[in-house]
Amino acid sequence: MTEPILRGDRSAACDELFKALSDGTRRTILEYLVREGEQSVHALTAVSGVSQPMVSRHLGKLKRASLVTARRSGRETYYTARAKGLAPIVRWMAVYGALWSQRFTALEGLDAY
Amino acid sequence: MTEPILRGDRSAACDELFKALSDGTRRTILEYLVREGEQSVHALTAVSGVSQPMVSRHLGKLKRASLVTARRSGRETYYTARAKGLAPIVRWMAVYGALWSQRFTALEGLDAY
DNA sequence: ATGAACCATAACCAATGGGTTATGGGATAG
DNA sequence: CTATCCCATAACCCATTGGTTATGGTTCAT
Repeated sequence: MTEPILRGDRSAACDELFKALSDGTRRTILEYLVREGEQSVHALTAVSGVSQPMVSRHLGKLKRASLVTARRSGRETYYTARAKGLAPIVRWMAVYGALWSQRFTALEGLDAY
Repeated sequence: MTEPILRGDRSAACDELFKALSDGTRRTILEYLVREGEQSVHALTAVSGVSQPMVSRHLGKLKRASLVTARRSGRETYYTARAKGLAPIVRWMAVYGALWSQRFTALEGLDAY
């Protein structure tokens, strides 16, 4: 097709992150890790509503997106939510939230900015 | 499988949003709309690097995610970025960012919170 | 040494998704 | 009226993905 004149992306990290967060099960797992702290795959399986292999794969994607870290201890693997993981999309939203704010002066009660 | 004991999600809006933002082309289009304001499909096609039907479909998904609005005028359809669209995930990140901040006191220079 | 527990990977399936070209319909220009 | 432009939808292709069950490798307990 036509040339991609606009190349405003350049951020593969955001791709990874948004894709990782776009699945409900994955968000559920991540939220649980954030709230309850480090958990084994076993514990997460009991809580996530899907099979253990699926939990492992979800954790793999979260890890590739730098949203969790893994620590192996004996036969168990403990996963922990990684605070800095959200940074790229926080930054992305800061940039475009700011542009939005500039353009539309009436934000109609959009808080959290 | 086991029962989904943890039901911390309940937010289909975040699903829609994260999924919409997880594609680079879609973010490119959205960023362009944010920066340049209302644009026709024609203009977006010239700039996005993909075919016109694909632009239409991407815009459809952005619209379903409430990230853009459409205004038809004659034979052209003008799309506009919708400021409030990001609100649900801003809120989501505020909640889990806050929990994260509580749990890990050392944020290691994560700004934008 | 055996067996059980925990985890990861493989093999497979149905569904979704990004991409294309082709088509059709409404609005505008000549 | 006809041709053209703009957009959306359809039909199709291939890659990815969420899910499953089956398997294999470690580690722990007995």
